Amino acid sequence: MSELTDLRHRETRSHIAATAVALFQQAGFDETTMADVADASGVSRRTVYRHFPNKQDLIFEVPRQWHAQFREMLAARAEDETARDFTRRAILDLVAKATMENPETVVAGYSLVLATPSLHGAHGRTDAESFALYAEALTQGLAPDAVSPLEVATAAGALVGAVNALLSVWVQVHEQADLMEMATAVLDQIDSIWPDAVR
Amino acid sequence: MSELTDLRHRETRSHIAATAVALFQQAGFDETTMADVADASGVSRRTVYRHFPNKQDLIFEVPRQWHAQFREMLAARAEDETARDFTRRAILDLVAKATMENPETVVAGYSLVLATPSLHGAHGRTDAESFALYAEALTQGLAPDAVSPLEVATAAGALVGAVNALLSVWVQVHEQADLMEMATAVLDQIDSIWPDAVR
DNA sequence: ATCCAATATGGCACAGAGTGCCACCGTGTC
DNA sequence: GACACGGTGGCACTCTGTGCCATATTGGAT
Repeated sequence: MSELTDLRHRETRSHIAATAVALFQQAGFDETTMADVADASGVSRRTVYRHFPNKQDLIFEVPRQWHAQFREMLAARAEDETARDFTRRAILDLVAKATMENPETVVAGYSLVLATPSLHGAHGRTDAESFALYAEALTQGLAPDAVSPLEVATAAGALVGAVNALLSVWVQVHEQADLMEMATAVLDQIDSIWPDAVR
Repeated sequence: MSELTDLRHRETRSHIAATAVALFQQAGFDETTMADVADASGVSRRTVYRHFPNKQDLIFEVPRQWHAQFREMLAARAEDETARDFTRRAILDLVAKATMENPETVVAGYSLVLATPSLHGAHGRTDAESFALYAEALTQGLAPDAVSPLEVATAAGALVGAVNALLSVWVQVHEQADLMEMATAVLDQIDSIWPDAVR
């Protein structure tokens, strides 16, 4: 019951999400209603809400995956790797995966978010999640007073902003530019934000 | 008609905003309906929507003021002041004003935003506005190819994240800490993000 | 094969956000 | 006093999001 049903559950979920994103790209996010998504997906409106708590979350699957993978990597982090090295490695890793697997999906989704004011909100929630993850990575395994909360918050916040900047520039020039190269450049530019305790 | 009526308009507007914030702090943002706000303000629900496009904007007056003042300062910026110096000065200036004039309002408002998930969205929109302003300050008066878009975006994004971090830490410790001191520390920590062309 | 329990789904009704439309009213103008 | 105009109130409507209950499907137990 938890093998097959769970598989179906995830299939239904991704089917709805894919249908929704296609509709959003075609007619616009605000112009597409949840009833439209339900009809096009062949399910009821109520079922859509069972898989996704709200309309915005239909197009935030990618960052959700990133967060999940980042969390996994954080749990498997080696003792002797500093927070700064780990975070750099994790971000470059996730960026590399995105480039190889489904760059078009990422570009299309992020472009839609940037072009739709009513989605900036949900984007803000994603940022808050990223911020919390980075802050956790920064303080993991450290004594509570090894680094000041303000330093941690500043580094984590700057990192969130820098990654957002990277993506927003990339989706505009992704035909001509190499994402990995850009990611490295961004991380180098902000490298001095890391407190000494995590280097 | 445009002297007195305009004054009344702004009075009504600020009256509604003040009433709304008080209700939100007392009963919570999600628990307070627009009908509640309208009743407590002595106007109709329709009128509230004439002054504020949506519920969220009722509590984002402070960042709106900051953006307006930043824009003014940017327009009056001296030729020989670098973007980095200007931005530091502008941020410290706005922080100083907030500390002197109405720190309680800022703390209360920002705490409410942080504690209310349904407001993180509108916060994201504020971030997008900040990002655009910082990016404009960075490129103002520069030749188009003097600095790469990625460098500008990274610096602006990191700045947005750092200022958010500053505020979020401050509202938690504002009894014991000096905001100006913290702001200076944050700006110093991220000082190396500025591209050479704007220093 | 049959029954049972768990779960996914559909349908319905409802509260609240946000909007378009029209009527009303107070204020300044001629 | 007639008139135009902008702010306001009221009404009706769409859409989001949720609670509740009935139904169907599936996996497991006897």
